[in-house]
Amino acid sequence: MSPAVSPTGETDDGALPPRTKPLGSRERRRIRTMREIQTEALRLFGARGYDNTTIEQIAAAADISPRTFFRYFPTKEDVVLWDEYDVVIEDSLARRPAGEPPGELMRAITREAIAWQYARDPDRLLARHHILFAVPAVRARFVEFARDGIERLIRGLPGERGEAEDLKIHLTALAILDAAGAALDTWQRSNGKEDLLILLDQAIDALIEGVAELRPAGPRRRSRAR
Amino acid sequence: MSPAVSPTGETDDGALPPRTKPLGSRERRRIRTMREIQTEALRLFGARGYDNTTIEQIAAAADISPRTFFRYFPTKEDVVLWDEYDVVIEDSLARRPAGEPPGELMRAITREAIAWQYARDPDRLLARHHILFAVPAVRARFVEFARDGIERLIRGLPGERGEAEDLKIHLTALAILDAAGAALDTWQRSNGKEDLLILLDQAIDALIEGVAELRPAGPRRRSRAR
Amino acid sequence: MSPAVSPTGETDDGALPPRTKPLGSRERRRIRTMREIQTEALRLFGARGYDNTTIEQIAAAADISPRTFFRYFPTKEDVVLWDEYDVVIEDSLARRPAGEPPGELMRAITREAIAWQYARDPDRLLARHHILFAVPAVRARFVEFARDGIERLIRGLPGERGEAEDLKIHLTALAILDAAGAALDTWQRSNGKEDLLILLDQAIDALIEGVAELRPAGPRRRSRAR
Amino acid sequence: MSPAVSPTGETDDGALPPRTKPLGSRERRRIRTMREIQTEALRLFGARGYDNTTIEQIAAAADISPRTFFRYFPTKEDVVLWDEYDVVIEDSLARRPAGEPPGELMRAITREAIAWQYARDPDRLLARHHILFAVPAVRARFVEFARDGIERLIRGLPGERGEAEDLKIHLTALAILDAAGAALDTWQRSNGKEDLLILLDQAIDALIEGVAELRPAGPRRRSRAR
DNA sequence: ACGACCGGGACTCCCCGTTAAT
DNA sequence: ATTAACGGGGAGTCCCGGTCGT
Repeated sequence: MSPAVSPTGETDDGALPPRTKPLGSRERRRIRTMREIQTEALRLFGARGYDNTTIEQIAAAADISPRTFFRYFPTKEDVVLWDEYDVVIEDSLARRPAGEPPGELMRAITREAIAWQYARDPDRLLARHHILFAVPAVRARFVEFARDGIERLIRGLPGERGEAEDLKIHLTALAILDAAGAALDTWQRSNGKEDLLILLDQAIDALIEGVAELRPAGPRRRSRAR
Repeated sequence: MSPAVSPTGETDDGALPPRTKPLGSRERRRIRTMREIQTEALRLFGARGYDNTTIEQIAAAADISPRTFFRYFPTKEDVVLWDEYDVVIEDSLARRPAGEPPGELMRAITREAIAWQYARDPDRLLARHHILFAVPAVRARFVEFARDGIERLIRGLPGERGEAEDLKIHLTALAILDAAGAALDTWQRSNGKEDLLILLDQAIDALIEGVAELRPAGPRRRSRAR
Repeated sequence: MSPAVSPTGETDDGALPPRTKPLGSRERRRIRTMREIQTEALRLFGARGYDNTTIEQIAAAADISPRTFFRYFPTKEDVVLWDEYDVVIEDSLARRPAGEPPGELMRAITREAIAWQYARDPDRLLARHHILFAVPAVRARFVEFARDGIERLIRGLPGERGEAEDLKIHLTALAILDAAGAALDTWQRSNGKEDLLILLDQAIDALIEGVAELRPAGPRRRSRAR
Repeated sequence: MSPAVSPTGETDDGALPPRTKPLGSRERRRIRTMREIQTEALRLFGARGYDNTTIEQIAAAADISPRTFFRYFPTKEDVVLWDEYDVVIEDSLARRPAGEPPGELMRAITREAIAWQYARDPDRLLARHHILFAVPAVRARFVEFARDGIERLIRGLPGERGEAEDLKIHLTALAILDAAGAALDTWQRSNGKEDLLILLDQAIDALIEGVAELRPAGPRRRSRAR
C-alpha cells in the first residue's frame, strides 16, 4: 500500500492531479470542506457504524450545522461515495489515444480512476469501501452513480453508432464496473493487504473467460447471419 | 399487449411451472394480500407518481393500516419489486440438467423468471418496470436483490470450486443480469410493444460480443501499478 | 372572569359539555393529551414568546417527541388555535330552533362557542388570544379555519337555496366572525378585564349599523327590482 | 378576457389614474424587476403548482440569486400578492370628496384598486387569484395585508371619532373586503369569464341585505352569559 | 395476526444574517 | 453599494421500526 507522493512539490494539503484547467479558489475551498466532512464522517462510521451515526453527529464533529452538511452532500450516502477523482475522469478521457476501442477505453478509465485514489490515499479508499461493502443503501447509490457515468461517457464518445452498438458498449462497461466492484470487495475484505490493481486485472480476466463460455442465443430467433 | 408466445415452441417460456411442493393455505392467503396491496400501490404510483404517493395512501387504498403494510413489505420499494417468481426460482433450478455449465444455468434461470412473469401478467410487469426505470431508489434495491440471488445460487451450486472459479461465475451472472436489465429497460421504454424475450437474447448476444473484444490483462502482471 | 363550574359532578379533569353521543375512550385520551401539550406550549409562549419557542422545546416540556407533536397538531399555529369547542359546535347546531334565519343561527353558534370557552377556562382563552393578536401567522390560520367552518355549516344547512342566497349567508357569517374577532381583540387588549360577551354584542351592533349606512350599488347595474 | 368597460360610463373604472408625484427612476427600475420576477413566478406556479415550485427555481428563471429574490419580496407569498396598485391607493384617497361617509370611502377605494388591476392586466390578476384561492398560506397573507391597509386608512381619516365609531368603520371595511374576496373568488372560478366589477357590486349588495336581517343585540345587555 | 400509538432519523424548504466580491 | 455566496436554523413530511393491546 504505497502512499501517494505528489509529483508536484505543492505543500497545500490535498493536491489534485495536473489539471487541464485549474479550479477556481471557490472550487478549491469547496473540495477542502468536503474532504474535511468526509474525514470526520468516515471516522465516526468506523467507530460506531454507519447506521448508528447521525448526520447531526457528523455535523458536530465537522463543526458545521446539519443544514450545511446537506449543502455539500445531498444524502448521507454521498459522503461515503464522494471522492475527487470525479474531476479527474475528464482528464483521463482527454489523454486516451484516438480510435481506441470503446471497451478498452472504459477499462482504462476505470483503472485510472481507481489507481489514482489507490495511490493517493489508500486508507481513505479502504475505509470508504468497508462501508460500501457493508451498507446496501450506499452500495446501491454507488451503482446508480456509476451507471450515470457510463451513460455520460457513451454520449460523449465521438462518432456515430447505432443503438445496437451502444448497447454493446453499455453492457461491456457495466460488466467492467462489476468486475471492478468485485476487485474492490476482495481488496476490502483483505483489509488492503492485496494489491488492488492486480485484483482488478484478475477480475476482468475472469469476466472475459466466463462470458466467453456463453453460447450466443441470437441465431435461435433472429435472421442475422450466423 | 399480448403475452409472449415463444416462436421456438420451447415449452418452458412462461408456462406455469409444475410446483415441487404446493404452498400452504396461509402462504396462499399471504400472497393474495400482497398482490392486492401491490395492485393498489401500482395504481397510485401510476396516477400520482412514486414519490408523491405515501405509504399511508397505499394502506388506505388497500384497506389496511400503515403498520400492516410493513408486515408484508419491508420497504416501500419492495412493493414494486415483489413478484411471485421468487418462489418459482427454486423450481427452475431443480429442473436444470445436471452438469450444465454455470453460466448457462444463470442465463436459463434469469430467462425463465422473466418469461414466467411476462406470460402471466405483462401489464403488471410493465407497470413495475416503468417505476423501476424511473425511480433510482427502486432500481437500486432491485440490483441489491438480484445480487443476493446470485450469491445464494452460487452457494447452492453442487461441487467444489476454487475462489477464482466462483469469481468467474459471479461476474458472468452479474453481466447477464445487467443484460436482462437493459432488455427490460428497452422493453419498458417501448411500452411493452417489443418482444421482451427477443430483446433479452439480443442483449446477451451484445454482451458476449462486447466482452470478447476486450484483451485479457492478466499476463502483463504488474509492470507498473500506475 | 368567572371560572367554569361543571354542571356535572364528574371528577375527571376537563369535563366536556353534555354530549349527544359521548366520545370513545380513545377520543378522550387524545383530547387530554392535546390539552396537556397546549398547556405547556402556552406557558412557554407566554414566557419566551411565540417565535422564540421551538417545537422541540414544547415537545420536551410536554414529554413527547417532536414527531408526536405533529401527530396532534399539524402545525405550530394549531396548538394555539385548538380548543375543544370544535366538538361542541355540532351540539349547538342540534339545539337551534328549526326555521331560525341563517344569520341568527350563525350568530348564535359563534356566541355559544365563545361563551363556552369563556366560562370554562377564561385564562386559557386569554392566553391564546394574546398570541392570536400578536402573531400574524396564527391569526391568518385562524381566519382560514373559521372560513372552513362557515362553508361546512352552510353546506350542512337544511333546505335548498340558490347561489345568491348562499353568498348572502356566507358574507353575513364572515362579517359576524370579524365582529367576534374584533371583540376578542378588544377583550384581549384589556387583559380580560372587560366582559367578552358584552363586547361581542357591541361589535355586532356596530357591524349592523355600519353596513346599514352603505348604499346598495345594485340598481346602478342590474335590472333586479329596487 | 376583455378588460372591463363599465356600462355606467363612469370614468374612474380602470383608467390609469393621474399620479400626484411621479416615481423616481430607481423606483421605476425596482418595479420593473419585481414584475419580471412575478411573471416568472406565476408562470412556474401555473405549470407546476405553488408548493412544488421553490424559490430557487423562481430565482433561476428570473436570473437572480435566491438571496436577491428576498430583497424584493419578503416572502414567497408576496410574489403572488404584490401588485402595483398599492401605489395607487393614496391617489384614490386624495381624489375622494371631502365629507364622504367612511363606509362609502372604503367601498370606493376597494373598487378602484380592483378595477385598476382588472383593466390593466386581467390575465395577471386571474393568475394571481387562482393561486390566492388555492393556497391557504397566500390567502392568509392577503387577509393580513388587507387588514393592515384598513387600519392605516382609519388612522389617516380626518376628524376625531370615538372608539365606537372606529369599530363601526373597521367592521364595515372588513365586511366590504370579505365581499370583495368573495367576488374575486367567484370571478376566478369562472376563469375570468364573468365581469368582476358586477360581481363585486352584487356581493356588496348581498352583504347589505344579509346583515340587515340581523337583529341588534344591544338592548338585552347581559341577561345571561351562557 | 392486526391495528393504534409513538419515536426517530433523513431530508426539504423557507427565510435570514454575515461575509465576500464586484 | 449592490449583488452573490455561504452558512444557519426552524418547520414540516416521510419512511420505518418498536411496543402494546386485542
